[in-house]
Amino acid sequence: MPPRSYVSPARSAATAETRERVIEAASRTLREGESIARFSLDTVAKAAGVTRLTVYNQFGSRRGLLEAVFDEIARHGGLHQLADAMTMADPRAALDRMVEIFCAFWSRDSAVGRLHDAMATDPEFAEAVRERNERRRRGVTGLIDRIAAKQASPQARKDAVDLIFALTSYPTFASLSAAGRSRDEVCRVVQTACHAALQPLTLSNPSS
Amino acid sequence: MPPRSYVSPARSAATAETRERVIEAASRTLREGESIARFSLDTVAKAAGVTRLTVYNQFGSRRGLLEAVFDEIARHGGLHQLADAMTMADPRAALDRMVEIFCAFWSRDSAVGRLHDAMATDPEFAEAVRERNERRRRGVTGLIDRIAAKQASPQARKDAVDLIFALTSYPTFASLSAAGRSRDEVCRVVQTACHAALQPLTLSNPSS
DNA sequence: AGATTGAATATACATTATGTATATCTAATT
DNA sequence: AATTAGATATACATAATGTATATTCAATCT
Repeated sequence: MPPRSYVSPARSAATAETRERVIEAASRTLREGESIARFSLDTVAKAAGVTRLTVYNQFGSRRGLLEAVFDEIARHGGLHQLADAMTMADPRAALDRMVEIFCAFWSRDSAVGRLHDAMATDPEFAEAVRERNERRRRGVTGLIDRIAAKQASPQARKDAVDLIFALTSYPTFASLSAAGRSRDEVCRVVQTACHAALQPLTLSNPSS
Repeated sequence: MPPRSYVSPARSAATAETRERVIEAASRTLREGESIARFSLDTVAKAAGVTRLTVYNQFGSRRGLLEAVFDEIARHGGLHQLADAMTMADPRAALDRMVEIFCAFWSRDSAVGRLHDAMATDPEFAEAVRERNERRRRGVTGLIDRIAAKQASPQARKDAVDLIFALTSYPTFASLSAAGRSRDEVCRVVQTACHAALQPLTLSNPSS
């Protein structure tokens, strides 16, 4: 006799609520903790009012939980505004807006810093985060293609893309923030640096 | 009766040799390992042909060993050339040279990447590395002071210093390298970006 | 109403690390 | 010959991830 399986609205809702509570507890723990080293599933489970095994049930592993937290932060981090930014008529203005959006994203929730720390100890999680960052790279590439003069070399374009990609990364944001800047001040510095990175693409004489 | 203590040349030499062997084994393990997570004192001790307790005897802790490895790499990483670079007549040429020296340093031994990963899980080790990086910041600050026009605002100077500090950091080097560049190509990109960062310091009209 | 299902729990265990404590061994030195 | 310091042997405490098994309990199906 085949087992009769069913879907339960009330059950699913309860499960989803548990998931949310655990993710919330995890990001809070990341935010308030001193270091990713102290981030344990035990702590998270207790903070969420569930058992450690429930965390495993829901997320499979520590890595699974971290990925879920990252995605949750991304969902509420304002990255959806990128779509609008990319369709702006002026690609330079779009780039400025993109920098704004990412500075806001990196600064919104300090848990993202801890998640970047987690990349150091978990190569597969690092890969997952890098994949999510590829969207940013594609965005930059698209803008550079619109900004670059026709005679700009592929190498010059690649240089600009990679440099701007690095300038808009979390580590750069963190480094500039650590030097005692507000989010808006960091944003301004990064924007200026990105403008400078565009220079070689528009000069009519690209002789080095 | 007070214990009669003594220094032993042969003993000291043997100890120093042990220390060196452990540090060598540790940096090799860092270089060859996939992740800092797999870096354990057990592994290092076995690779060095000593006991784990000997490592504790010599370095006190995992952190102590990591710091010793970092210092060893720094000692042989060519950073001593910085002294000459800083005394160059042309501060812009000095900055170019500085970028060269650091690109060489970051790329010389892949263990430095793993040591930067270790910063994520050990706040005190991170602090120790940051202190060692402060030398780079001071170098940049000195050069900027020589390059900046008199009318350049303190804010513009600080912007340039912090940006160049970020551009010459390991994370930036790693990001540009990951995009498929040789050490020299990364060096060229960083140098160009640093030149651009100097622009606002020399324009006679620094109106924002 | 009674059987069944699935999420959450309880309990236990294996494994891997760091770090501490104590006693012993051994070669260098007095 | 006694002593000293570095290295070792052995044991233990603690914390963390991950797996396994059985159980509780409310929601759902027949």
